[in-house]
Amino acid sequence: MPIIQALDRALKIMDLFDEYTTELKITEISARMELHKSTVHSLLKTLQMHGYINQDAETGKYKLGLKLLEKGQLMLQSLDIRTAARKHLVALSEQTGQTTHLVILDGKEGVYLDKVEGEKAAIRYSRIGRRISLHSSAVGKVLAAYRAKDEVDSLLRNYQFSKITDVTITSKDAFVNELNLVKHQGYSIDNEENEPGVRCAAAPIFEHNGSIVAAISISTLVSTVDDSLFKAYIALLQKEAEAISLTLGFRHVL
Amino acid sequence: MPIIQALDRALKIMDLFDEYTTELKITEISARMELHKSTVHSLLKTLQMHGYINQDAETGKYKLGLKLLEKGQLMLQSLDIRTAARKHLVALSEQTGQTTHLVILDGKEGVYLDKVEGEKAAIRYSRIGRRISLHSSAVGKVLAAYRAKDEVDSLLRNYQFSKITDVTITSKDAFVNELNLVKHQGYSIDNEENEPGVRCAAAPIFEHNGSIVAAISISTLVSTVDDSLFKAYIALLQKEAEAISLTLGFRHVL
DNA sequence: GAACGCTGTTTTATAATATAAAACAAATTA
DNA sequence: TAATTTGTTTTATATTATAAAACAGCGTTC
Repeated sequence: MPIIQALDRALKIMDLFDEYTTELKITEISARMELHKSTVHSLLKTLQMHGYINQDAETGKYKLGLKLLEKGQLMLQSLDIRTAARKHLVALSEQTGQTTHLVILDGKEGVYLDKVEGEKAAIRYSRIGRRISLHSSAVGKVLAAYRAKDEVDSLLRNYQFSKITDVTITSKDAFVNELNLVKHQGYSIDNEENEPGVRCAAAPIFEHNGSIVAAISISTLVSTVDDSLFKAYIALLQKEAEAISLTLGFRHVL
Repeated sequence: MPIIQALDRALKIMDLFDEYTTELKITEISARMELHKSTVHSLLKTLQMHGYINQDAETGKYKLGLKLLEKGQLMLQSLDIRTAARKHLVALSEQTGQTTHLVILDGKEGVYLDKVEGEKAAIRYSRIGRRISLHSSAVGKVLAAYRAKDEVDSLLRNYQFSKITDVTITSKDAFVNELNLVKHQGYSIDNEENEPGVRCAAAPIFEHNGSIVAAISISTLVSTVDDSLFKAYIALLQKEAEAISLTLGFRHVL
């Protein structure tokens, strides 16, 4: 695959910014990229011209620009699944007071496409655009479980089962067993496996051809939602997931 | 300002996608960019490698990628004003049932940073990341009105007063008069000037040093909100705007 | 207040890359 | 079935990106 070096470098510069690093100066970027500061300057000025990067007038430091917001939202709106799922996430959140999410698979991770915050459960981890590991989350388990066998094998090749909380699944065998359970019962759960104090359930969304396209979840605080209430929420979740699948043209109800 | 041509071209390719054009094939991009298809191929593959562009496995067409969503949300979360304003927009929307927005100035346009949809007023135009003209919108008028004199002059130099609805302001003099009125009364209104059937009011948000940093607005449907209710909403709007300014360290209440 | 250090920006020679022409394989269309 | 179009790959070379050097400005230290 051909790589355009200058473009590759510019995109890597943009990767230097994260939630803890919101601004950088040229010399810092130059050091991290191991590029001459005049090279970095040229790349930054081109990104700035297009609005992907901004330079603070007072400090001279660079930050991510509004064009990313524009393009990101444009990208989001082009996703039918997000439009189709939105009102169901809102309904489920209002019915239960909990926080609901829509997630898709990208590579070997999930990505949050939507989040509706419930007044009863402020969930900190999830955020639109953020990535979520497959093995530690309900949405991740669902997204993996319903993949074709060869796709699951490919996902698990060299997969890193990092320990996130004390109860995170950390072995491949345990994860495969969990996926079989998910497939059997039609939904998944992560019980504080990704975030202490948070229990989530997720259900699959299928498209017209029967393949999984996304997962929706409901997230609750362990301290406020007991087992029987949680089970009732799962039923509601599955109902909304099915409704979304039907609007996408899915016709097989298992 | 030095421009890196390959980067410039790649970013222009990304600009080819909009709300009506969500996917393109290489030959289409090649034609629009007037570049050889093997040049376009190299640029696309580099963008794809970083996740900014995706190629549909079935059709071979290219689309905007999830990296834009990730970076866009990262950018949004780095904005203090968005964090500071959020709960006030939610409160105002819940109190009134209407749709509320947060907008900042970028160049000669506003950009929506937040939107809270009210159950009583589904507003179609606004969307996070979208741009809004200054002369036709309440938020735009406020963002312009509170700028320093020289900044207003610069904004208006070569400004295009396009007619958007039958009642849009289309002359510079009328707009300047409007900005003076806004400054005088402390809020602005667009009465179907940007979107037929929609009336909005906006109020300024100031930061600690007294300069304007953003505007918040409340949008209503003309058919459901009469004049006296609208006036009551303006008072609530100004109250929330002032509260946000105070949290940002602003100390002068006019 | 002067000197020093660091920063961001500009200029330009040239090493290195991006570009497009040609070719190829695959898919689509007539 | 043949022709056309598409996406991908290879590679010669025209063109650009790169970094060294220099400059201006700002902040810090003495």
